[in-house]
Amino acid sequence: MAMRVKEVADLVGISVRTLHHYDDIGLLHPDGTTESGYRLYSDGNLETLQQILLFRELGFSLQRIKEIIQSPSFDRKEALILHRKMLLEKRRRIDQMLENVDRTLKHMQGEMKMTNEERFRGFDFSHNPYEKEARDRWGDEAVDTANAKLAKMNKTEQRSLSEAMETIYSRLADLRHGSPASKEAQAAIGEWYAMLNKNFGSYSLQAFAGLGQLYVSDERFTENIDKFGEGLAQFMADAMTIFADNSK
Amino acid sequence: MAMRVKEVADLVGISVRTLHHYDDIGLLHPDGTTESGYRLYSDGNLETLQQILLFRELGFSLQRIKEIIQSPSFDRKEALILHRKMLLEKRRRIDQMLENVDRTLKHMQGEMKMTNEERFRGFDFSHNPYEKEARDRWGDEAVDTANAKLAKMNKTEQRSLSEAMETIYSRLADLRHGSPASKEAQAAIGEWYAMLNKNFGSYSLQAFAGLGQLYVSDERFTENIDKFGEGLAQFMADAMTIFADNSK
DNA sequence: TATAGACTATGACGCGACGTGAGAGTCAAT
DNA sequence: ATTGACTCTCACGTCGCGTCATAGTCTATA
Repeated sequence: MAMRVKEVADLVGISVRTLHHYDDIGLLHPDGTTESGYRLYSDGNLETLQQILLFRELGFSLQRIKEIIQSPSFDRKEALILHRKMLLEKRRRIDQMLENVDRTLKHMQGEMKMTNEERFRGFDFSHNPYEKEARDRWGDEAVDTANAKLAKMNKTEQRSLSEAMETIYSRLADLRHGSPASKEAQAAIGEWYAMLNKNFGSYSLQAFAGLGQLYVSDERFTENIDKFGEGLAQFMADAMTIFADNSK
Repeated sequence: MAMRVKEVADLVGISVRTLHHYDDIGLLHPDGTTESGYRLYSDGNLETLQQILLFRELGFSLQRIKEIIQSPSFDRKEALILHRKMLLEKRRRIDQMLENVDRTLKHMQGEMKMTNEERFRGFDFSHNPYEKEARDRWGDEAVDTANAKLAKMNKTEQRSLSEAMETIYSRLADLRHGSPASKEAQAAIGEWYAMLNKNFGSYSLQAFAGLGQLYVSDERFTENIDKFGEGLAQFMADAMTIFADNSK
């Protein structure tokens, strides 16, 4: 009848420590103890435990569960509906992060493609030398998502995008020995910002500035971008930060 | 040029405490300090901070961010793709919880409808006296979701479901003075389990047992179920626990 | 020039749900 | 009597800060 910790733990698939913890916080006190201090769980304790685990599976906090199981007048249905809202909100936040991640990945893909050695014979966005490697390592889904927008463009759009990017790169490369705060540099960065937003998804100014730092902090990007001119990556990063600060 | 904590904090929209924390954990040490110990952040520090906030927005841990920004050879793109997987996994877990919550809500709705005083003139599942109140309090979406499956049933299906539920309730009510472990009781509970799975979504045995406890721990359910016979809720809860334990 | 007010510093607890030892006692079987 | 499986009670670590508490610094005004 009365079970000890390990029996209970094995029966319901939790750890002994968890039972100790539930005892500590007053969520589930065993009905009895042996003279030597061993916890003894009754059938009633087991039933309460089942309730606890049900709500735990649903994502409730132990505090909430405690309130719920200790009061028969507590409206479980209302609690569930409120809890549901919380879960939806959590999911929304994760979706937000996923969107931002995807945006940044797309941006990186575009960047890599743009600055490859193929650039002097026109960019072919439907072929990416990094892609096979990427597919092998991370599976198709991630790569597909990252490529989705680029892949949907036709040849004409691709060429016009690559030309636009190249134009801005070249302009910035020419300006890179001046100040990143100059009117010309800031204008070019403004176009850069507009171009990214149009083609890769919209960035907050904060994120835009962070992106600039990414150019200089990752040697792969630095290397690629600097093909347009030594020190261009650093120059762009500085200009992007200034742009972000001035635009608000 | 060199900014103090509050200036930086206000500029990028974080708290002073956060800057202290980043200093503490070695994520962002300011380049300088005044003689009295005030932190002084350089432009370079600001740029690093922008990077940090970019990755923080994407949901990276501060530890990961630290690794990332401290090594130019760290592959940010790879990190992003791995991170993306983590986010997807997190979302999957939340979706799982949402499904369980919805299932349980549907079950509660059905329970409430079943055991209302209308039961002697046939159940009308398209009308629920609790529903208006529910809509007022929690908005339409939650209620709609909870009702979705029931609402889609036609009159014939509804009547057959209500009859099935009533039959099982009555059988269990007749058995309630015997043992919840008896063959007859367990058979009836088995049908109950099958019926729930068919009409409200599938439950794990664990969850099924937890559900039984819900009948007795929430006085609304106890009251409603006991309309079929005093003590029926408790009897069902016991029988469901036994059923779950024996079925694995 | 004294004081108020805005800012800065360090230190330390708290949160949530346990995991992971450490050190020590209990119990049944060999 | 020993072994091995089990039990107990501390107590620290996790993660990203929020929130005091206490104390020092700097500037502008009465």
